[in-house]
Amino acid sequence: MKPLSIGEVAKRTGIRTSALRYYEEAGILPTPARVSGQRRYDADAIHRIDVLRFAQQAGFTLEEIKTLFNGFGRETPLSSRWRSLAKAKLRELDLLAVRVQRMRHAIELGLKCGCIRVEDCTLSPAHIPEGNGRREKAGCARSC
Amino acid sequence: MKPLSIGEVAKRTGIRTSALRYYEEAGILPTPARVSGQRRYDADAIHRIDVLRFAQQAGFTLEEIKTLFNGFGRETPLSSRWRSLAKAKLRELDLLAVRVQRMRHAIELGLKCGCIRVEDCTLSPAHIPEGNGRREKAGCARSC
DNA sequence: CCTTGACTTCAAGTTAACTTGAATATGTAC
DNA sequence: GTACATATTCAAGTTAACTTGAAGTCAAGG
Repeated sequence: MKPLSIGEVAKRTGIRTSALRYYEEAGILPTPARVSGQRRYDADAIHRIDVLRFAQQAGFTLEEIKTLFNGFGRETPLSSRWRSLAKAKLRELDLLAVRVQRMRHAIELGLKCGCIRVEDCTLSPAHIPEGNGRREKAGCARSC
Repeated sequence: MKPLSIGEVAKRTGIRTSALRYYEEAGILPTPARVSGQRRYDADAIHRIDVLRFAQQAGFTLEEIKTLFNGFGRETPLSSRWRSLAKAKLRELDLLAVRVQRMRHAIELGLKCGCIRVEDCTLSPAHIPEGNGRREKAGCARSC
């Protein structure tokens, strides 16, 4: 397979050229070969982009994917980097799932409120036990 | 109950003073009474803040909450504004739940990959059928 | 009178993951 | 050779929901 231009890669992977350049700039993808200044992507590069996309759709942040690709020192095999990140991500996903159920419950509770004015509303945060207050990043996956 | 200062409301509701001012600025909360320039919140105002917090924890965006409080024209009772938003939000939550399960599945698939280098990895986006490409805001709740 | 603490406004910064725009260069078709 | 598509870099903009910082006001305590 011939090396592809950035536009062809974009068509094939569904990732915009601006995003591809951004990943490169951010150190997530290696800088591809150049032909008179223009990027040329070979099969390996494209495969790496596919894996990136897979990981991203599975809920990993770009920072995590960068770690997956480059981190942990050069000797660690990919599969064990995967395991390390994936286990943490699974825990996060489980927390998110619980949260979603709580939210569902809260909304169904809200649907039962027949109030006319805000002042008459019987809802209050006491009814939805989310534990602590604001600003918890935990339990929250990407692309949200 | 005496009117409370913004700091006291913050303590009581767990919402920072900066956030309270922000909500007011954004037109989500009404401007409270003032005593020599300083905000004083009465019981109604505090109740409204509680409802705001409830809705927010249930996954509504501030924009939706603003609509809930002010939108729909003055005549529509709160309960029917609720229903309208809540039903849409429930659908969103269900989509999110499905997505979370797909993500779980993808990650478990990733855990099975025994690859050493990225190039050997057998994963690709084909294995995780997320439907279309990027940038779908749907199925995604707040505070993520 | 002076300090301390809580309050005020307003502008600008934060985070993630990109996108958009401007100015310029290169490749392809006719 | 002349368009026109596509490429390049770089800086700045986008979104949501706030936070942070600067500079100033105000009341109470010692």
